[in-house]
Amino acid sequence: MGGDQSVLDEAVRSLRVLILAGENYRQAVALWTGLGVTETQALSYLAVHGDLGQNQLGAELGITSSASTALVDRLESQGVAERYAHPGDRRRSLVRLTTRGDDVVQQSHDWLAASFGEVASDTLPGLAVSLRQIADSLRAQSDRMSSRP
Amino acid sequence: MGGDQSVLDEAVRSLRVLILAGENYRQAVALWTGLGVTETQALSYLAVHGDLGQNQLGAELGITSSASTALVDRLESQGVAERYAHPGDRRRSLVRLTTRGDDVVQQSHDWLAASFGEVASDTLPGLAVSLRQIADSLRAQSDRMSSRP
DNA sequence: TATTGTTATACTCTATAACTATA
DNA sequence: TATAGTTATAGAGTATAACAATA
Repeated sequence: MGGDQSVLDEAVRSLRVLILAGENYRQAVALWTGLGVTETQALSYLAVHGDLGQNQLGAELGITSSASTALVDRLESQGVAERYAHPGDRRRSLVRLTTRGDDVVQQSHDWLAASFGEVASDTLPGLAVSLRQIADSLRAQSDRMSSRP
Repeated sequence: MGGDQSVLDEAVRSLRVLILAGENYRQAVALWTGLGVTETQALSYLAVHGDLGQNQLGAELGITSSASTALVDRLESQGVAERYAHPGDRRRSLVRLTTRGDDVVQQSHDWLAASFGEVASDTLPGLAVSLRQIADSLRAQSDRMSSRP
C-alpha cells in the first residue's frame, strides 16, 4: 500500500525542515555574536573535532586554502580562535578555540539544548544515536555527490 | 550523578554534527546542480511551504527585499522557479517551482532518503516526529535570538 | 616533487538607500 | 501612509592563479 514509502517521505520532509532550521539557526548565531556565518561554522567544527590544521578546517567547510587563510585571519582578529605551530612540521598551522571562542560555543550549546525541550526525555538517548547516524550518512552521501561533479 | 545532563550534552553534540552535515549537504547540492547555496535553499523552502511571495521567501531565507529580487531573477534565468501575478494584489509577485525546479527537489529528496538507510525502519515514524519537533523549536529559538540583537 | 600556507586579483552575493507602483 | 518590488552603489567573502617555505 505504499505505507513504507509515505513514512519515508514524511521523514525526509522533516529532515528537510530541520536542515533549513539549522541554516536559520546559523544565521541567528552569526547575527548574535557579530561573526559571519562561516566563522561560526568554523567554531562549531573546532568544538566538535578539536584542533585542526588550517587547510583541513577549510576543507571541512568546503572552502579553498586561500579562503581558509582569510577566514583564520578573521577568527584571530575577532579573538575567537588562534593559530599555533604544529610540533614537528613547520609548514603547518593548527587552529584552536580561544576562551572567548569557547564562550560562543557554550552559548550556542545552550540554545541547541533548548530545542530538545519538547522531546520526551526517555527518547533522548535513542534520538541522539539516530541524529548521529543520519548526520554520518548524510555527510557520506554529500561527499559521494561532490566527488563526481 | 549528572546523567541527564550528559545525555542532553550528547544529544546537543549530535544535533551540532547534523547541522554541520546539513550545511555540507547544501553545498554538495549546489555544486551538483550548478546553482548557488541560496538558490537551493529557496527551492527547498518552496517545496516545503508551497508558493510564496517574493519578499516572504526572502524573509524566510534571511535576506533583504533587494536581495530577493536578485535571487528570483537568478532562479528564473536558471529555469528552476518563476514569478506569477498575485490574484487581486497587483503589487505582489508569487514564486513557484518550475518542472525543472521540481526535478532538482526530487533528486535531493532521494539523497536525503538515503541518509535514513542506517536507521531501523520501525523507529522511523517516531523519528520523523522528533525531527520536526526539534526543527520547530530550533526555528522558534532562532527567531527569539534574532529579535533582540 | 608534494604539501601547507600566503598574496593579488576578479567575481558572486548581499546590504543600504532611494525610488516606483499599488493598496 | 504602508506595502511589494526594483535599481544603483558599496562591501564582505570566496575562487583562481601564482608564489614561498618546508617536507
